[in-house]
Amino acid sequence: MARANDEAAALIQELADLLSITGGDAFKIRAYEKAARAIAGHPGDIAGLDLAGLRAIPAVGDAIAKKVLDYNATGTIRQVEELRLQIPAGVRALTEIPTLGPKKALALYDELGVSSVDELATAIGEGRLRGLKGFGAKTEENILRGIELLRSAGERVLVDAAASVADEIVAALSALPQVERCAHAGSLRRMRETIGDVDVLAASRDPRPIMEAFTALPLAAEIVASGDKKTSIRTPKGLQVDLRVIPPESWGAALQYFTGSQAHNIRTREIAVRAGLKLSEYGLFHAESGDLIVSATEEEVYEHLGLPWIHPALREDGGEIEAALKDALPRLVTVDDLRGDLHSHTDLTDGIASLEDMAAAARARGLEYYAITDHAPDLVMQRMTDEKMLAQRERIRELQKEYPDLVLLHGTELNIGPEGDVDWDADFLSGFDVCVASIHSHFTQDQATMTRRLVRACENPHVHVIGHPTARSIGRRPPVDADWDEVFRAAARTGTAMEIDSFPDRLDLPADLIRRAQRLGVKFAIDTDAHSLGHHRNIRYGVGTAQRGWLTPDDVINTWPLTRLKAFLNPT
DNA sequence: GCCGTTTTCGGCCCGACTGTTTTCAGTCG
Repeated sequence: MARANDEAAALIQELADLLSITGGDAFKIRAYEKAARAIAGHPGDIAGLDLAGLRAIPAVGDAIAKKVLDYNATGTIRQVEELRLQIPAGVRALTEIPTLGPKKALALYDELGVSSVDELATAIGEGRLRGLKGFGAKTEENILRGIELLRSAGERVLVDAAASVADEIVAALSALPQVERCAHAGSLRRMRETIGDVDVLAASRDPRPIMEAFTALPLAAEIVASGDKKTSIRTPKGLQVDLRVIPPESWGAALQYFTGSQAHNIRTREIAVRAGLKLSEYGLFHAESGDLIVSATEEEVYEHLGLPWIHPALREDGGEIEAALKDALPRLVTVDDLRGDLHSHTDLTDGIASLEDMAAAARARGLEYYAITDHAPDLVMQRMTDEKMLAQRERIRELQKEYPDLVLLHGTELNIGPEGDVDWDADFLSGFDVCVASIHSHFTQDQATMTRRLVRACENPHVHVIGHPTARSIGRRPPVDADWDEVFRAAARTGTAMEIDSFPDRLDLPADLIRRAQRLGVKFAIDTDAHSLGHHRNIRYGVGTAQRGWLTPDDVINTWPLTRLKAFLNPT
C-alpha cells in the first residue's frame, strides 16, 4: 500500500523532526515539512521522476530533489541515517508526549540520557528531573499526565463521536445570552476521517461567562487551560475540546483561521504577506497601517486575498490554493446532490430493520431510487438461499406499488472470494438491478494476489460497484494491500464504480485513494451500507470523504438520474 | 531549504497560554 511518495515523504518529515531536536534552522525545518506534504500529495509516482521532474513539485528545490533521488536509488536518505545515529528513535518519540517538544526532549537526552518514554517515566519516578533547568514541579506533573494520556490511547476518535460532542457543546453554548454565534471548526469541519480534538468557536463581547459555562459542562471532566480568549477541556473519554471566543465582527476571519488546516493557513497568510497584508483570526489588515480591511465573513477574507471561497474539505494544502488561483476549484458533491443509495441491508440478513422500514427511511431522505442489497450465500453465516432472494424480489415488486416517487432496486452485496470469484452464476446474477461486490475475508493476501482478486471482480460484467474496497476498519484493521492504480485502471476500463462507504469506521475508499482513482477516470457510488434506520444519517460522512477526494456530482453515479445510472449499470 | 508581477538575497504566518522566568522560551494549533 505504501507508495514511494509516502515513504520518501515520511523520511523527509523525519529529517525535519530530527533537525528540530538538534536545533537546526527553523526555516529549513519548515521547508522540509512543506516538501514532505507536497511529495505525499503529489499525484504521480515519484519513483519514476528525474531531477527536473522532482523539482517541478512545488516546495521541492534542488537539495530536496537530490534527497529523493537518493531515496529512489537506495531506499533511504543519507542525512536521515546520519542523524539517526546522533538521536535515538526514542528521543523523537518523546515529542509525542503532549507539552513536550523538541527542546525539552533534547535537554532530557543531553542532561539525563533519557531516550525513551519508559526511561522518562522512570527518571521522573527517581526524582532525576529535579533541578534540571527549565523543568519545575509543574512541568514534571504535566509530563507525567502527558505520558498517561499517550498510554491510555487518548488518541484520535472517529468523526461521528467527535461530531456528537461538538453538537452537544455548540447547542449548550448557543443557548447562553452572551453568545451571538457558535459553531464547530477545525478538522471536524474539514471532515477528516478521525479527529484529534474538537474546536468550537463562539462570537461574543463578554467571554467570561461563556468560559465559566463551558468549564461547568458535565462534559468538562478536566480543564487543560483557561484564559479569556481560549479555554480547553477534556471530556470523560479523554477528547480535548478547545473553545475560542472572539468579537462578533471577527467571525469570518476566526472561522477561516480555526478551520485550518495549519498548512492551508500558512499558505493563505503567505499570500497576505506578499500583498502587504496581515491575516490573523481577527481579520485581514494592512501590514503597515494596521487598518482592518475585512473580517466578517470567510468569503470576504478569501476574496481580498484574490481567491474564491475554498470549501473546508479541501483546505489541506493539497493543491487547493493553486486551483483557486486558476479559478479551477471543483464544484464538490453534496448530500443534496444524491438521488439514490446503492447499498443497504434488511433483516433478511444482518440488518436489523425490515424491508418496509428501510424503504420508508429512504423516502424520508428524499431519494429517487434505493437499492436493497442483502448479503449473498457465500457469506455462509448469513444463510442466504436462492429462494429467499427471489422471495425478497417479489416483496419489493409489491412494495413498489406504494412508492410512486421512489424506485426500489433489487440488488445484492456479493462476496469477493480469495480468487476474485463471486456468488452465483451469470444467469442468476443477471436477475439483479445492481450488484455490489466486497471483500469480507482473506484480508492479508500479498499485494499481487489481492490486486488480481480485485481486478477480476471488476472484470465480472455483473459486478457494478466494489463495496468498501480497502476493507479497512479504522483503528482496528488495516486496509488490504493492493496495487491500487492497477485496480483503478481496471475499474475505469470496465465501468465498475468504487464505493465510498459512509460508515464512520470505514470511510472506504479513503480520500487519498479517491483522488488517485478519480484521476484515472473511475466513477464512484457514495452509499450508507445501512444496516438500521439510524445508519442513513451516516451519509454526511461519506459525502465529506468524497469532498476531501475532490469529487464533483458527475463523478458519483448515484447523483445521476436513474436513466443515466441504468445505462452505466447495463451498457449496451 | 525554498522562492520571486517589489526580490537570485533576504525574507519566510500569527497569536494564546503555561511555566519558570523578572522579560520570555517553549509548545500548540
